[in-house]
Amino acid sequence: MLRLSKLTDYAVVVLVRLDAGAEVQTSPGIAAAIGIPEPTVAKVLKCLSASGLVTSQRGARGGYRLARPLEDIPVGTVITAMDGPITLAACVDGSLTECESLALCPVRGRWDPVNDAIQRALSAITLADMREAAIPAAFRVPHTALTGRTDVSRP
Amino acid sequence: MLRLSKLTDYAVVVLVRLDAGAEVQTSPGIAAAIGIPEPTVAKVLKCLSASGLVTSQRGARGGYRLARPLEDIPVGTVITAMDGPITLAACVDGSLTECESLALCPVRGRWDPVNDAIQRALSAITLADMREAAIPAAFRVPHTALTGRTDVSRP
DNA sequence: GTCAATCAGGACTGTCACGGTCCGGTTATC
DNA sequence: GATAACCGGACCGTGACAGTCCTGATTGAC
Repeated sequence: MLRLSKLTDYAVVVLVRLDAGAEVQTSPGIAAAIGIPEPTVAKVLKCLSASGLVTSQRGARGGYRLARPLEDIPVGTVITAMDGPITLAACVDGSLTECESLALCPVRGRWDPVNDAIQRALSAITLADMREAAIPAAFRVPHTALTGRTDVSRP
Repeated sequence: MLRLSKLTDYAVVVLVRLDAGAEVQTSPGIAAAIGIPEPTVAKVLKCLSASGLVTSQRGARGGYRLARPLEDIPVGTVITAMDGPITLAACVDGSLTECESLALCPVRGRWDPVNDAIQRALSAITLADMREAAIPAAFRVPHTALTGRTDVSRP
């Protein structure tokens, strides 16, 4: 799968939304705007706040705002903020769990170049890239007739 | 996490072992050599066989052998064989599950460049790279004194 | 021809992380 | 003081995964 968590997916959507809307936005407001349950959005925002990607303002009239422009937020940073450090295999540096077959494992530590390559790839793409390339939903064409699925796809 | 499954990790170890040992190797033999339970190794081998990465020989004196040299096996191929297609988010091309908030999601499909970047990174590294860089366990130095962990790390 | 070794393809189960929800508390504004 | 919003947990159901086991099919040796 190599699938990242849903929360990370939400985080990107939330961050893009924070960039698009008003200066300070509340978690209920964001939730309504992007169609994700409010508690979940709150969880994402708390996580992003802890990582310093957004700043929070407590109390009435409070809310969240971007700590820095989307141009300065690589995708890898968001993934790290939500899912923890990016480590493909269990037996890489920084991993908590130990490889059980230390003496036998012939590729121990050899995931490092793979990890590095992925890290580089994820650092090269910022949220601004994802936002700018995003196509407004209204402009997308469902081609259910072609695929038989209730899908919305890109050209 | 962005962590790949243990089975994928095992698959790399198994493939490297297939390259190192005799022409045809049985799953119990491989299991003993790399220190992984035999049923698990068998599961991995069956999966690799289904993907055409290894060829199987049934019956007595049977076993498995590499279908092609490690130089021709990118890491991405192994991951795809074990974990299925590499798709970071749920709402990318080829994904089975549909994004729930079609009309609202502002970054729908925008994971594609990220996926492409990762795909490229994983295609550029072959198992031969991982094998050749592998350091024999005996030559690695535990630096428990430094980290306080019973770890074995790389220079 | 018989037997043993081996792969093939399931079904099954326990564990664990994740997604999602809820609650009490704190802080700031009106 | 009332209200609105964030904060920091705890909680739980679901689902995927790792690992095991079983029954067949196939092949080679004796």
